[in-house]
Amino acid sequence: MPSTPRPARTSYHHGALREALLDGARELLAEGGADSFSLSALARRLGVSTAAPYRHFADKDALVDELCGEGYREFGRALTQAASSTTDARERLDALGVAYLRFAREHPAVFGIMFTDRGPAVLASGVPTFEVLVDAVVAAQDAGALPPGADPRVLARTVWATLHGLAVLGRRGGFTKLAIDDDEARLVADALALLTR
Amino acid sequence: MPSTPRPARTSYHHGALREALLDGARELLAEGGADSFSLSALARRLGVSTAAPYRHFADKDALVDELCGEGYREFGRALTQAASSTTDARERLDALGVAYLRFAREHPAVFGIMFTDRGPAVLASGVPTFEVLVDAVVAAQDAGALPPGADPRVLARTVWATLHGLAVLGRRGGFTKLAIDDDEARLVADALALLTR
DNA sequence: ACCTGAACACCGTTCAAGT
DNA sequence: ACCTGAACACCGTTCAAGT
Repeated sequence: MPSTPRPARTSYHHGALREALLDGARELLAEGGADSFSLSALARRLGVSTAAPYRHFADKDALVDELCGEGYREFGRALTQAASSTTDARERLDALGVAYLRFAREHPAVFGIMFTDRGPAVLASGVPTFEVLVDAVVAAQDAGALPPGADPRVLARTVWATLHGLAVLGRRGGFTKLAIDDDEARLVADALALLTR
Repeated sequence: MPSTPRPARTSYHHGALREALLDGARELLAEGGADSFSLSALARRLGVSTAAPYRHFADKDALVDELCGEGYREFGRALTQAASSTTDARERLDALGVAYLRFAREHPAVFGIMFTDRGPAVLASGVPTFEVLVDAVVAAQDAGALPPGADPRVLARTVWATLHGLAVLGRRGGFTKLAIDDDEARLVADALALLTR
């Protein structure tokens, strides 16, 4: 569901091919996963030639990188919103954790692409997202829920790693096989209970 | 470097194509990563026709699944060996963590494949690996390093998620951009210091 | 039983040519 | 400036045919 309605293809020129490519790519990604996504299938769906995308993106990786950037921005918004949902510093960590796992569940293909080996440009996009966690850790330290003497970036790294591990391992039923497949809220609560005090 | 020397191709039949395919696949994977690995390139390298692999594997996924299974077995051996390296239950957790991150660093392509969406058969192969962690958690509980009342499987899940997150995020310099890129021992020590007491 | 040769549908990418 | 048509090298996979 594109945010802006695509104008119907009236003539030789598409008119808004760049946006249509990104919209269509998101749809294909959501439908068939990262593997089944091809530039050819995308062009076919949009009714343009297979060479047309190359007027708007240098190659397939450039389009995927753009999708990753969008993903990071939306991920950051979801985390920021979760962080502002409560004034309690300890509860805020839980809210961030649940938002982290929910994003991974609701956008599995984009999440998978965001965290598989992509260029350094994509990695840099992830830093602002991380800062939300650092801020929450500092607040939790002030509230006495995390060791006050420790480097907040080191603490945030550990919290981030834990949440990310839960998201990745839980994504495709990694915990189901172990008969310890709880819902997201409990997954996060159990993990953060061990990390905080 | 295959464990058994490949006999030279003397005639029409290869003789040990199945093993040669697995050895060559490991090599290609280590050289160019998971993306650049193709069955055609593998057949070319071994000097057989592009159809030859299909006498030994149903399709490309079957070969990759086999590689994942081998990866899990070697991963399990590395963790088991690390666990037996010390009698101190608390130190054992650190040893497991370092072994976890080292495996991810030394076998990046196989590690990546093991934990990306593969079939349920591959997922089941990961369970024995997890049991090593559960045993170490129980010992740590007895030693007072982890809450004695908690379900060891839930604790192990959290420890697993944390180590996995560190491995995944740290793999391609995920922490470098945050200026908190420490060595593996410190990464693990900082994280487990927060999890244990 | 194991492998080849040739073919099919599908990729990503390029480039001259069209509008 | 933006898109097409046709081409290239490369995939995964199949199948009749060879040894």
